[in-house]
Amino acid sequence: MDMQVLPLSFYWDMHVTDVAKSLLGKLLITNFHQQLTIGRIVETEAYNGVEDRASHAFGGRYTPRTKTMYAQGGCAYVYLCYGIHEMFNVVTGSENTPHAILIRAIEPVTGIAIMQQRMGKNKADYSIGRGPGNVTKALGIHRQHNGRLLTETDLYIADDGFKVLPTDIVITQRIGVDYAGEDALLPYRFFLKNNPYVSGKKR
DNA sequence: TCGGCGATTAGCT
DNA sequence: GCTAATCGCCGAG
Repeated sequence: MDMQVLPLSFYWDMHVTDVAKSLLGKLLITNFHQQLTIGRIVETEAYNGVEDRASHAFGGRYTPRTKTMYAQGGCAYVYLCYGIHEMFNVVTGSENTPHAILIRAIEPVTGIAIMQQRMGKNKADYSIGRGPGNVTKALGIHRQHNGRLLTETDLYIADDGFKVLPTDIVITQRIGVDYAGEDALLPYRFFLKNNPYVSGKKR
């Protein structure tokens, strides 16, 4: 399998919504403590900078948490949600443009036994990698990885040549952002049609 | 300093 | 469909 690590320019050259779409089918790879786990990205959500009411950086909000969103595209933004779940995001754009993409679901590809163990499950099922909290749990991603560039050897995104046709992609509004008013209706969620690991509503 | 709440999940009704 | 779990963030005072 010929794998190409995505170059940083991948995160710089497109609008955040196009990067979110382009990330579908790519591989999210972690190799912490010689534990190689790979998941194919099957669901993403774009958060469009200071103008997006659903974004943590809306209105230019700059805090210890959101600081990472203002870093250069191609680094990880990991934060704690509801005091329980770690959320993994990919920062995009140039420095000082707080765009980010939430990885909402992966399809396990490699290291499934390890993911299963991290999830505390006896057998593999579709809940491994389904939902943003489960993505980080399965891949062992933690807040300690916040701000890391996604070109490191133990946390990166790669292309293995997997083809995604435009007709394979479903576009909907985002999940769990009702507080964002009209912006909650924006078509910023992308997922692979009929993929069983996709979370939430399927349309 | 304090209190409400969140880009969620699992388990129960 | 409803709710507890659990804690850091952040705006109000």
